[in-house]
Amino acid sequence: MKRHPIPAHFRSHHPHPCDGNLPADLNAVLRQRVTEAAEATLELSRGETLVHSGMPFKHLYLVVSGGFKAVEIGEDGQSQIVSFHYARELMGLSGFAQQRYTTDLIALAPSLICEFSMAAVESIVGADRSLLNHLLTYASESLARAEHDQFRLGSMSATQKIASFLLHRQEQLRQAGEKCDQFELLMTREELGSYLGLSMETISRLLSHLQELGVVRVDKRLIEILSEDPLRAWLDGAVTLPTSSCHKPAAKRAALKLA
Amino acid sequence: MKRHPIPAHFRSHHPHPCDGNLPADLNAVLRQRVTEAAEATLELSRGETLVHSGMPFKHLYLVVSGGFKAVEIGEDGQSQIVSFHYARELMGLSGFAQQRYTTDLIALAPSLICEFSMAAVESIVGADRSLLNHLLTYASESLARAEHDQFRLGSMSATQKIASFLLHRQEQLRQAGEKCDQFELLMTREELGSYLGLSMETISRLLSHLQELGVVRVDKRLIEILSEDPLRAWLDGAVTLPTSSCHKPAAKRAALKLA
DNA sequence: CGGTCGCTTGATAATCGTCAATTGATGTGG
DNA sequence: CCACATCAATTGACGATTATCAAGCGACCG
Repeated sequence: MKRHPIPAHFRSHHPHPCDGNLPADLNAVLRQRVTEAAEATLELSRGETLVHSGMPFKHLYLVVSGGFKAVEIGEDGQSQIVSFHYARELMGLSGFAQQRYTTDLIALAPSLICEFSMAAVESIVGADRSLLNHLLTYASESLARAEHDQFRLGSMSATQKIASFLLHRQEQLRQAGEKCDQFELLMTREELGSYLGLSMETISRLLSHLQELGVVRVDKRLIEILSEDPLRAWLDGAVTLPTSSCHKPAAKRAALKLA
Repeated sequence: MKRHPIPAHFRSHHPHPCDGNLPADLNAVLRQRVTEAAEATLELSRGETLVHSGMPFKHLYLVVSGGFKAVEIGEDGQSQIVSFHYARELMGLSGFAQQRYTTDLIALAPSLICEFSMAAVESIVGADRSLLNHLLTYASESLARAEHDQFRLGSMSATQKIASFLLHRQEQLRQAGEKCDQFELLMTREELGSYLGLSMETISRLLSHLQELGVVRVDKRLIEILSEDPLRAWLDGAVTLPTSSCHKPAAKRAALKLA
C-alpha cells in the first residue's frame, strides 16, 4: 500500500483525485471543502488490506478507482463478504457507531482511494452541517442495500442469486453512466460465492450454464450480457440448476426456452 | 391502529411515552427537545401494518413497547423479514436516502410507538446539530447489524443460525438490563424462519431438539435458556441437525454430549 | 362447536456443498 | 528460457442438509 500525502497547500489544485467522485448533489462550496480535506491518496494492489476489522475507526475512504470487498470475520475464523465497493463509493461508515471498523476492507484489484480523517470530516460538519446530511443519506442507502442483500441471501435460489447479482451490477453501471452490458468481475468465483452464500463450484457451473444458453458470454472475469430477458426469468424463479443435460418436466423447462 | 395525538402544550408533561426510551447519551436539553417533538403515539395490535414499503418517507418511529418485523417485498411477491425491532429502537431510517420506506413495518404484538415527523426532526437538527450525529450513529449501528445478519444468512448452518439468534437475543436483553434467560419470542416459527432463511419446520425441529437436550425450555413462544455452553458449541459449528436419533460418527457427537 | 391457525413430527426428495481430478494461466527460481 | 509450483476455474460424482409434502393435534375465536 503506497501512501501519497497531499500537502495542505496543494489540496485545492486541479486535477484532484476526488474530482468527479463525490455525489452530484453536493453544493460547490461543500465540494470544495471536502476536496480540501482529503489528506492522502492510497494506492493498493490486489489482495492488500486497507483496514482490519476491530481496529479503531479513524478514517473514511472514498474509492477513486478499482474495487474492494468488505469481509466480516466470525469469532471462529469463518468469514463472509458482505459487500463490494466500487468507484465513487464511501467505505467505513459502519464503524462509526462502535468507533471500530466492523469488516476488513481488501482491494479486489489495483485501486486508488482518498483518505479522510474523521477529525477533518467533523470540522467540516461544524462549519456546514449539510455534510452530515449527506453522510446520513449515504448510511441510509447502504442500509437499504444491506437489507436487500439479506433478502437475496435468505429467499433466493442459486439461479436467482446469480441473475440478481448480474442484473444489479448492470443497473449500477448504467446509473453511473458507464458501459453496462460488458463489464469485468473484479472478484474470483470464490469471492462471489462468499458474497452470495454459494460455493465456488456452484458459481462456476451457473456461469457456464448461462453461457451455454447464450445468455451471457463469459471470458475469465469478463462478463457480457447478451440478453436480459432470460436473466429476468431466472430471477423470477422460473429455472432451476440442471445437474447435467435436461430431462425435466416441461413446466420447468419453459423459461429455459426463452434463452 | 389507534392514533393519539399529543397536543403541543402537553408534550413537556410527565409522564411521557418517550421517557426512558431515548438513547442514554442524549444530553438533557436535546432529550427535552426530542420529547417535545413527538407528535402522536400509535397503538397497534398484532399484524397491523405501520408503514408500507414504497410509501413516501414522512416519519420516524420509536418503539415504546411491543415489537415489529421489517419485511422486504420482492417484485414477484416473495417476502423476507430483514430485521426485528423492540423497545427503544428507531424504525424507518433506511427510507431516508430514497425518501420512500424500503420495507413494510408490521407489529408482532400489541405495540406502542411514538411518531416523529421528519419536518420536526429537521427543525431540531437546525437548532442542535448533535441530533444528526445521533441519527448517523443509529444508522451506522443498524448497518453493522445488517451486515452481521448477512454473515449469518450466508455462512451458517441451520443449527448455527438458531444458536446465534438465541444468544444474540439474550445478549440484547442483558444489555438493556432486562431479564435475559427467559424471554418471549414475539414472532411465529414461520416469521423466525423467514428471518433466518429457514423453513418453519426446521425451526420447530431445532427448538424441539434443543429442548430434548435440556439446553432450553420451550413453551409456545416462551424461551428459557438453561445452559449457554451447548448453544455456543452449536454456534461454533460442532453440531449438525440430526434426522432422527443419532447414529453418527463420534466426532460429530462430541459437542452434543456437552448438553 | 366447528374452523382456522400455529405447531409438531415423519417421510421423501431436491438443491447445493463437498471431494476429486484436470486444465490453463501465472509467476518464480534454477 | 524452461521446469515447476501455485492458483483460479471447470466439470463430474456423490451425499448431506434442509425444503417440501402430508397428517395430526391443541388452542383460540367467532
